Amino acid sequence: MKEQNVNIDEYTAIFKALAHPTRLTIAYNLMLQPECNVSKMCECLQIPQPTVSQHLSILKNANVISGHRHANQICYKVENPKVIKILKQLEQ
Amino acid sequence: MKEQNVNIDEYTAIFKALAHPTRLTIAYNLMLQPECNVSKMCECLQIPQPTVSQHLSILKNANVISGHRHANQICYKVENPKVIKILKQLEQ
DNA sequence: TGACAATATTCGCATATTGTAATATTCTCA
DNA sequence: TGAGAATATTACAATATGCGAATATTGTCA
Repeated sequence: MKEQNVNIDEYTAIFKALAHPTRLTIAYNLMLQPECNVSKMCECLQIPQPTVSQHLSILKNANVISGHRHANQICYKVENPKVIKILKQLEQ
Repeated sequence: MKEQNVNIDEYTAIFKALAHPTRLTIAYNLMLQPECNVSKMCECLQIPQPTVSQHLSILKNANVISGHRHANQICYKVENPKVIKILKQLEQ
């Protein structure tokens, strides 16, 4: 009950980032779709842009998502294979 | 980016419960082992009993673990299939 | 360059979480 | 029944988190 080979801190950070309804919604949908920019997320989620940006920042710092600039907008996607494995288990 | 069929709130509660190193350690090990009582957890984790009990309470309320009394001790285990699916993805 | 669109950051406040210490509860068994 | 082992609960201070409002930054294009 103590010595396991998984990186507990790494996964704790991932779960912490996913432990919010808005962030889980964003991450889950980014896993399903190819990618999405910020203003589209704000529109779909009906949440103010600074709030979405804050959540994206938390997700990014936890290495859950990554952002790539296309022209003057930034598209986010889920690239971390560990995160993808987890999100794919969500069901029903 | 909004209408998915997964129960976001249910999974948010699960991730919130797992978003702490002690709780993730407990849950992960309970998934690997058949079950474990509280004092054994305290001993292995080197964490005071009331603190462990509080974490167990949080895990139980989030439906991550369940406890069954054997004589005068309580054995906890992971029974929720959704949680098992998630924990099985942890690697390395 | 300057205006505008897209995104990020900062601040302040309300609320939630964590850990420690003290105490309570529950069960077993002599 | 009463002592003791096992576990749970409560209270409180310290810290972290979430959100709205205001503002800053970055890139595009006329």
